[in-house]
Amino acid sequence: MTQSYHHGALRQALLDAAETILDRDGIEALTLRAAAREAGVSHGAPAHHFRDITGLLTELAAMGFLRLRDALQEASDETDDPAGYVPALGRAYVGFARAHPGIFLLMFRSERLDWSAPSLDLAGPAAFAFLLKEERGDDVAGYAADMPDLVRATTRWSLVHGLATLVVDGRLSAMTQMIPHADLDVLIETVLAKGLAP
Amino acid sequence: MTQSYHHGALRQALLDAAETILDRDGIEALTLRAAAREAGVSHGAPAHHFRDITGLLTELAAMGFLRLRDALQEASDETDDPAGYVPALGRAYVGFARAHPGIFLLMFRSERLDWSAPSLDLAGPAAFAFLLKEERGDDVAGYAADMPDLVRATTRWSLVHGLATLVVDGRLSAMTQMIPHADLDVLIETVLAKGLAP
DNA sequence: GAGACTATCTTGACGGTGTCTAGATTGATG
DNA sequence: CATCAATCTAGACACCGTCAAGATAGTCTC
Repeated sequence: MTQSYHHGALRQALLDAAETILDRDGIEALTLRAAAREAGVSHGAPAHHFRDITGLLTELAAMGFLRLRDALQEASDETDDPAGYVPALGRAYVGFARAHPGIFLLMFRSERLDWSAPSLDLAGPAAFAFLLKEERGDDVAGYAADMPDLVRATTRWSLVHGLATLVVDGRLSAMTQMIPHADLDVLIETVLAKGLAP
Repeated sequence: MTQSYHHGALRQALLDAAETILDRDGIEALTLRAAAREAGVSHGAPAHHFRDITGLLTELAAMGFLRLRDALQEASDETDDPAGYVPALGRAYVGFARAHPGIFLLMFRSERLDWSAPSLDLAGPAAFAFLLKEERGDDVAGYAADMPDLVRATTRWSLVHGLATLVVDGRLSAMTQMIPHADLDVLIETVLAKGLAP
């Protein structure tokens, strides 16, 4: 807390402030001025660290993709059974979305992101690379995927991403409420276990 | 074209104007004032037909869900082979999203919609009901689904919705561009055919 | 048909937003 | 120590959603 005219680490402070707002007040409340207020600086300060609101959201989304990659990596490391590898990744994916709905929604709000920005262009594919290979331990970097691989990966990704999106948007709980004795957690787990079985 | 003070059918005109903006300029440009401008009325006029911007977007989304239901119904009617029924629905779902990306994205922008509004509360489930039963011809209204049904429906819905979302957001084409000879249309078709096989 | 009523639409205002500019402050460089 | 560039503030602008007050016109009653 330097109280000085120059903040010193405003860029990271703005990202932290933005995430705080995202978690606390939702994606609607996440504005450039709100982030500046949260960080205790004037409304014009962010311009020196992010070109515009898209720049801030893009960096935040890139951060999210790195965390998603870490979550998938962790799930990958903790899985012993090769047959349970893909379902474990799915659980981690959906779990990430449910634990951080704000940043997950932001990560796929493409009209407010700049996918040509280097940080996002690197962080995005890094997270998805996990879905390409079935057996864990294979290094995905430099792996030359063919069409069947791409089909398998896309199928998995679609299932997992669709499930996560529907849950976070509240569409799935709206569905389970129409059916007695339907539990959301059980439904998610069953869909992942059966839908991602080898 | 009455040119009079009273429009006469402003409510529908505003919905049409909103859809025009959505298709032409994207979801970012769709504002209440822009819709009023497009319809040729003052910025305060919409308030008498929609409570607020959420009201307009909710009605527009409800319209989208009705059209999605019609598209699924049409695909259902045109399918002769029972085995190809579910993939046909999937093709219709993804096709709808690709043909009308703006309204599709809006339909699942839950933070700007009011799902407690009667129109949306009716139109939403009406579209999804198609995914509940496998054999076509069954009346889905009043059908008492059990847990295995819900699991099957959710699995299909997740796969199809995830695929549509990833395509519309541009994530999938970013992936195919990294792999030589990968065609987006072929990929989508293959994922649908293999992933939704009975 | 005339008057009253009500729904519809316009206009202006308010606080909020993103972005631009000019100016103040400060750390770093030579 | 002087200069300079980077950082931050403050003010302005156009746009946004929403509210209140007033103008207009269709409708209903007598």
